[in-house]
Parts: sequence; C-alpha cells; structure tokens
Amino acid sequence: MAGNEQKPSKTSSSTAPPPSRPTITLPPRASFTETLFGNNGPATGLGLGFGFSPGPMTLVSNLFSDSEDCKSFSQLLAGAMASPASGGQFRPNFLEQQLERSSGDDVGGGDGDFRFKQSRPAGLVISQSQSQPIFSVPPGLSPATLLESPSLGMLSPGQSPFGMTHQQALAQVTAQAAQAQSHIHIQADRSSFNANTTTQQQMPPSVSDSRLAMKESSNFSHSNQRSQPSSLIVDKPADDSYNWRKYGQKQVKGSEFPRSYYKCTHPNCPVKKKVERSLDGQVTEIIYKGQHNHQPPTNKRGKDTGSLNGNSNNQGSSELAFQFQSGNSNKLKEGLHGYSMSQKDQESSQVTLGTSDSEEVDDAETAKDEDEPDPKRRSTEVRVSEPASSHRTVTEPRIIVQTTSEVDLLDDGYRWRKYGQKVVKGNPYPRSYYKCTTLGCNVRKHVERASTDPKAVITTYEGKHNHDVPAAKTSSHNTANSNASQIKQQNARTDFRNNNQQPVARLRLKEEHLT
DNA sequence: AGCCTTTGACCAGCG
DNA sequence: TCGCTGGTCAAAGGC
Repeated sequence: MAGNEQKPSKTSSSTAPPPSRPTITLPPRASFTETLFGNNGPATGLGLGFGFSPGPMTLVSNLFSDSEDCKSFSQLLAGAMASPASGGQFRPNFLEQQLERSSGDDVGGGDGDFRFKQSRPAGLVISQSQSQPIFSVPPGLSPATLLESPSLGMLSPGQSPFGMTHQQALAQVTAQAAQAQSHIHIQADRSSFNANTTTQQQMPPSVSDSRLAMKESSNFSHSNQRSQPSSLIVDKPADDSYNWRKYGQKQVKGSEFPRSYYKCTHPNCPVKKKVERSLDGQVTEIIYKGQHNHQPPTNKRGKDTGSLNGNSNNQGSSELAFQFQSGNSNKLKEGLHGYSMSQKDQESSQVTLGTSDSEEVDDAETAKDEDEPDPKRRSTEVRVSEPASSHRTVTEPRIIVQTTSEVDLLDDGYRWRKYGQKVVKGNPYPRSYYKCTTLGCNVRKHVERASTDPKAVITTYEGKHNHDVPAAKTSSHNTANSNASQIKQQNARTDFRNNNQQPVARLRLKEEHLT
C-alpha cells in the first residue's frame, strides 16, 4: 500500500511473453440455448448456474422448469411456492418470466432479440407494497432504458442469451433481495436492499463501485454475446467509466485463472478491483473493493472509451447501482438468524442495491469503510463473476455477493472453499457456493436451504472429483455424514443429456442437522 | 512525457 | 516459528 515502506526489490522485467491477448470466442448461440435451456426454454430458476456448460444447477432446474413457479430448489423443497411478492406485486421471478415470455422457444434462435422491452411491466417496481421500494426506476427512466443501457448492456437488441443470463442473474439478485427483505428485515436506510437505476449525474460517487461491477460485467457480456468480431477486446477490464491502473497479477490458489489487481487512478481514490480471467482472456470474476470518492471521469482516455461494444461510454446512461456496505452488517446478520454464516460472512455479506439519488451511503460511512484497516475482515466487495471453464461453451455471468474465501469442511468428506453465496428468490436463506479445494479439481457444489426449513438442504454437485476423499477431516456436520452417504447412494445419477460435455452431477437431497 | 502493464519480490495475515 | 497465500510494490519497458 501507499504507506508501506518496502525494500527496493530487484525486478528485472524479464520480458516473458505477455499473457495472450484476450480474444473472446463467441460460442454458438444455439449452443448456449440448447445446452442451457434444452428444449424447455429458459429454465431460469437457477439462472446463476455455474457458468460452465450448463451445470447441474441449470440442468436440474430444467427438469423442473415446467412450472415457472417451481424453479428454485427452495421452492421445490417448500412445495408450491407462494411468492410473497405475488398477487399484484412484482413477482420475484418476474424477469425470468419476461425472459421466458420474450424469448419463447427460441431464445437463442430466431432473431435472438431479447424482447424485454415489449413485455416489460409498466412500473418495474418490486415490492410496491413494501414500505420501501425495492426496485424502482427513477422518473424519466424507463425500465427498457435501464435494461438496454450500456451499463447493463445485456438487453440491447440482438443480444444473445448470454446477456439474458446476466440479466437473469441481476433479476435474481434484485428480486431475491426484494424477497429477502421481508425475511431479513433489511431496513430502508442504509441497509436497504435496493436496486435502482439512475443517470450517472445522479450517481453519487459512493455507489460507484458496485455500479462498476455491473457495468463491467455487462460490457463483458456485450463483447461476448455479439457475434461480431471485436478488436476491442478486454485487455483491461471493460470500460466502467473509471480509470484503472493495474498494479499486480497473481495466480491465486483455488482459482484456475490469474487474478489481476487494479487501482482506480483517481488521486486518493481507494477503490481497487480484482479481475480474474480465463486463459482465453474472458473475465471470469470481478471483485470491487471500496467506494469511489469522486465522479467518474468525464473525459475518458481513448483507450478506455474503446469499449467493447462501442457504446459503453455513455455517461448519461442509466446504470444499476449496487451498493455493498460492510459497515451495516448487523442488520443482515440479525436477519439471517438461523443461517450458519461465519462471522466473516456476516461481516462481509451486507449488500445494498443502492439508488443513486439516495443518501444511503454517506461520506462518513464511505470513509469509514475505506479506512478500514483490515479489508480482509471487513471487506466490501462486489463480485461479478462469470465462471469460466476450459470446457465451457457457454459464458454465463453471475452476480455473487462474495462472502469470504473460507474453507468449509462440509459433510461429504471433501474440502470445500466457499466462494460465494446468493439469496434466492423465495428463500430468505442464501445459498452457498463451494469449490473443492483440491488443486486441479474443479468440482463445485451449491448448497441451498429450503425457505420453509433451514435445516432442509439441497446440495448440488457439479463435476466429478478427480481425487480421493481427503483422509483427515474434522467436520462439524458429522451427524449428517452418515445420512449424506446413504442419501448419496440413493441419489439417482442424473444423466443430463442436454449436454454431452456436462459433467456427471448429482442432486442430493438431505436433511442437514444443524445444532 | 506520462501513463500503463508486466512481473518478481516483498509484506502481512493466518494456521 | 514457519510456510502458505493473497495483496502490494516498484523497476523496467511499452505505448
């Protein structure tokens, strides 16, 4: 850091061949839709997926996609879903419905247009009946504008389903947040979970980091989803209105891909971001830290304005503001009673989808966050990730509230590193994402609790372990172990024929015994 | 000239 | 204390 006195290091810039310039290879659109949605149309209930070629989460969701109200594991567990936000209000899966409606049977085919515009709701207001609007569009800004804005960058005409999934992810985040509100009692002030749009002029600097996250990802989406050759490939993170200087790159453990570190070049701006890219240059994850204490530069360097899609430098565009705050975790913590979050999780998982014109984040808090001496413990991060895989034929961005990188010893004998979690619509309990910590093993698992019973857990595995179960393990979930193994055997091996590349997956239903 | 990227080394936290 | 790991520094070079 700036204050760090460091011994002069001898560095000879051995001009090793620079990482291959990122070139975005566009997957066949049909591939995306076919593999992701099969013939059932977009089963978006678990739209996050894992971003690989459609993982079991997506595929499993496909299995249940007949009913659009039964897209979530939680909902499956809970039985018929009675959406708290239904009944004239915004339905949490509204966007998904829009997606289905608009994309129909031909999400990736046909013109491929995502007709959100035509089918958008009049108000695009979530939880109107709530005392606090959860998702609102400022006057003068139509939902279509929002959704088609370069910032979101995923719903422009001609977009591929890649953008849709991003949108789905966004929709889920917002919608699930809306639902979560009723359960978590997130307050309307700072800890409100608001998604909103705004013009950049309205955007206070303090909310910029999250917005960056969104925009960045969306721009990336653009670059991927358009079937046009692009010479403006993301060599640096996509244009997000701010200027960044790369100050480091590391190969981090637990990730197949190198991680780059960027700082905002604005003087005294503490914002940093980490970007992980796959070997082919695709952004797999973007993590923002801190909050900008300045407006986005209006005169962007040509380099930056050389955006991926040619329209990203739209200062007046609407942008979705995500505001993550670390300082107000208590409310969420309290709200998440019963959910066994680690302290770290609790401290870092506070999320606010902030409005630009709100004063939800005051400077004091911003400063407080930025002055936080131990970002590891109180990190304010927004993670926008698009999991990549060498086998991936589909790129699917995710928006994940990063908690912390913690190794969890779950009840299946393998060692897992939790890399994220997300609130699922209809479920006050976040579901969590884990990666197998064994080097070279790409197995992931996703754990979701039933909305009606936090002890009821669905674990979805993606991939196959290429190693044995670690010998030593100290699990606090031993009680569940025996059950798990039994259930494991009972579980039918799901053959997802939708995708030949699909790794074997198991859907495991079990009762987790929480103490 | 100034800014940015690259990259090996260093630092600090943690178990 | 030591090793591991993530994060950062800063010289060198490129644009």
